[in-house]
Amino acid sequence: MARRKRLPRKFFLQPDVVAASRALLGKYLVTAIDGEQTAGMIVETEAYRAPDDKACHAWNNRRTKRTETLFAEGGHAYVYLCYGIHHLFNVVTGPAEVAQAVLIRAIEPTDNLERQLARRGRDRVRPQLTAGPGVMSKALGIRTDHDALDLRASDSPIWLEDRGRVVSEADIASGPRVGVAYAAECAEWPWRFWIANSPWVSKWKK
DNA sequence: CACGGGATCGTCT
DNA sequence: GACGATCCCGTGT
Repeated sequence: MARRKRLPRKFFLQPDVVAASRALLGKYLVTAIDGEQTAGMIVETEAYRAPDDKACHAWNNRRTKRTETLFAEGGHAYVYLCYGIHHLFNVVTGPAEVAQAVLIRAIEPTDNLERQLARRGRDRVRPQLTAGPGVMSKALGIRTDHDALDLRASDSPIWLEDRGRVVSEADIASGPRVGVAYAAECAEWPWRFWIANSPWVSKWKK
């Protein structure tokens, strides 16, 4: 059994959200929600940051009730509702007052597959179980009421672990982020990262 | 397998 | 009142 260690505070405080997005690949996202512990290894991420990134909700350092969480200290969860249906989970990184976060887009499910299947209403473990930010959150039980949660707190129902999986730079592929065509020149920035050759990465049409 | 459209609601204008 | 950092299902091939 690989050693399990929660990510240290300094991990979340690293100033470069792009580096953090790469570093989160291979880490484990664990939830203890509704009396069930579930988890998976992160295989796909995207970086968002203010003030220069137009695809970021806090672009130009815009502060609203919703974006306030993005200005929290690294280590908090930013969860918001997308298309009125999907709960998208992000890890806020960097120092307080600097709005940036990593969207977790897909995991390779590892712990308690039965519960993850039940939450998704499926009966077979396939990539579409957790490939995509909305379905991943659903499989892990993450909801918008977990927004602003401190992932570093010992009693947090959501946390991140290092289980010893090593992801080398050569194992990381990158490309434009999904669904941000409206963000002008920022749409082309290669801020989506995934573990090359992983079947658990989301597939989306160009 | 590709495509098209509907679902559904918080947020900001 | 418009629009998403999406997903699923139906249709046609």
